[in-house]
Amino acid sequence: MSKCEHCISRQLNSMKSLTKEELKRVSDCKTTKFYKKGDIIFDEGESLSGVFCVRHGVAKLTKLSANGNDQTVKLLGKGELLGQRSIISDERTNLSAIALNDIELCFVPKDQIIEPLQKNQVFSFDVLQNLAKDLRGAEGDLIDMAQKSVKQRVAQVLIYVEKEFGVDEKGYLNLVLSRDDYANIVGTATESAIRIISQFKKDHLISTQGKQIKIENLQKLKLVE
Amino acid sequence: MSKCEHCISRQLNSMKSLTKEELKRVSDCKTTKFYKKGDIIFDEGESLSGVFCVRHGVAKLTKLSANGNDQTVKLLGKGELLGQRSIISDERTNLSAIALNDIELCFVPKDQIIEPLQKNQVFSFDVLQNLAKDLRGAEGDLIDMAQKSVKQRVAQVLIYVEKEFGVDEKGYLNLVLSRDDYANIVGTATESAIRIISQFKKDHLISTQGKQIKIENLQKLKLVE
DNA sequence: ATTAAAACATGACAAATATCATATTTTAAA
DNA sequence: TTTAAAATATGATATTTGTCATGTTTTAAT
Repeated sequence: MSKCEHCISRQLNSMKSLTKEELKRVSDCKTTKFYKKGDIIFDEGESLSGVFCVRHGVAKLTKLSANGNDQTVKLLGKGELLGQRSIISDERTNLSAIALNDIELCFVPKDQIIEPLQKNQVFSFDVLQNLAKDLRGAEGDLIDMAQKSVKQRVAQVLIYVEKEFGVDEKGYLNLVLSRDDYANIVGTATESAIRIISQFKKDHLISTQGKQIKIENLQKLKLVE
Repeated sequence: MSKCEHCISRQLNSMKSLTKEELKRVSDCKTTKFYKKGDIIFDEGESLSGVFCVRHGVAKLTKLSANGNDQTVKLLGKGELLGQRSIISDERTNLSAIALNDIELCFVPKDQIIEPLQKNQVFSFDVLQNLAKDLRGAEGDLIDMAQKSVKQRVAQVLIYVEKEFGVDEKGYLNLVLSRDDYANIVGTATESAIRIISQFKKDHLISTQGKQIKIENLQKLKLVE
């Protein structure tokens, strides 16, 4: 079985600040889990017994709103942690985690995180900085949601997906999302997302090949109103 | 001069987890600052040299969006900390803090926070839990912004203000905000906020006396669509 | 290869919200 | 107290976004 060091050496998350012994313990007791596209990793209201670390693939954190819509809060790629916050605040998770494509996760039991958190200053400060960064991001998203048009938000997500998850050799976004996924991220109706993406195609800001999307004009996409 | 213990004894924030010596040091070096309604406590892009703790009054954290609108991210009352995140992540603040009424703040220099953060496990874990809570709150606000109508958000803010800052002997909200303030919080146009609040009056969900607002029917206000 | 289901597309219309204009009221300063 | 400025109110209208209906295309299973 592969060791945590492989992930950690890439400096992917705060676990890099664990001591060698702590890391070995994590590595020894972690389990690897596989999920298929669309699978639920955990569901709102569940009590998590540990933290998941994305080894391969992409997951989303979502919440079902009162009117039955799914709102996606965050996309998580390689090296990012799922369930961190629930473990820290010792509460049930208020979000669901769903696989956006076939995904491989490492599961690390709660104790292996909590103990270093209470004993290893470097680690806990690092986690603190991570949470601070997440908080800044969430506030930024809130402001965008309040101040930008749906069209601007769709453009922004396309740009984000290109930057965060990259493109293949032909320039298509590596992360393939449905129009419905996009709608849930920007907080709009599926039809609106479809219409906007169609318009982007007509305006040659993007091109598509089936479900694949390629950004053709990043500059103009950034200037969408 | 008053001591920190007075604030801390009310268990208002993570500073309660400082050791006696740490707390004494904070208490000794802190300074008290006064701001008048509308004053800028700090501005976007500033580099903060410490953390502010609200002793009396209410402040808001806001960001100026590209289209020139102010978006209010959070209201902060007694015992809450301003600038915490910028100090932790050692970045310039991306938000402005503005006094919503006459306000008294304690200013604690950076070092007095950073040092305990790196040495006192109990304190740093407590701050961690606070940030986790803030993050959950920010995600909740994001979802509300995406999924609820402007009317629902206005109703929600009124309820929040009553709960968080209380009412006077006649039942009027202690925190007096302008319609424009409400608009900035819910992310809408001032006229829309005015219209919605007027409608709430007509529907007897609230009543007003000048700028003062009293919630008359909390149940119905919660059920606004 | 065939076919059913899912995803995508698009028109027509409705609803929510923004914008602009113009009064009226309230607040705070002189 | 008077008065100018700010805040609130409201109508008319434009724009954005959502909803419903109905096709078409794509995907994936048989």
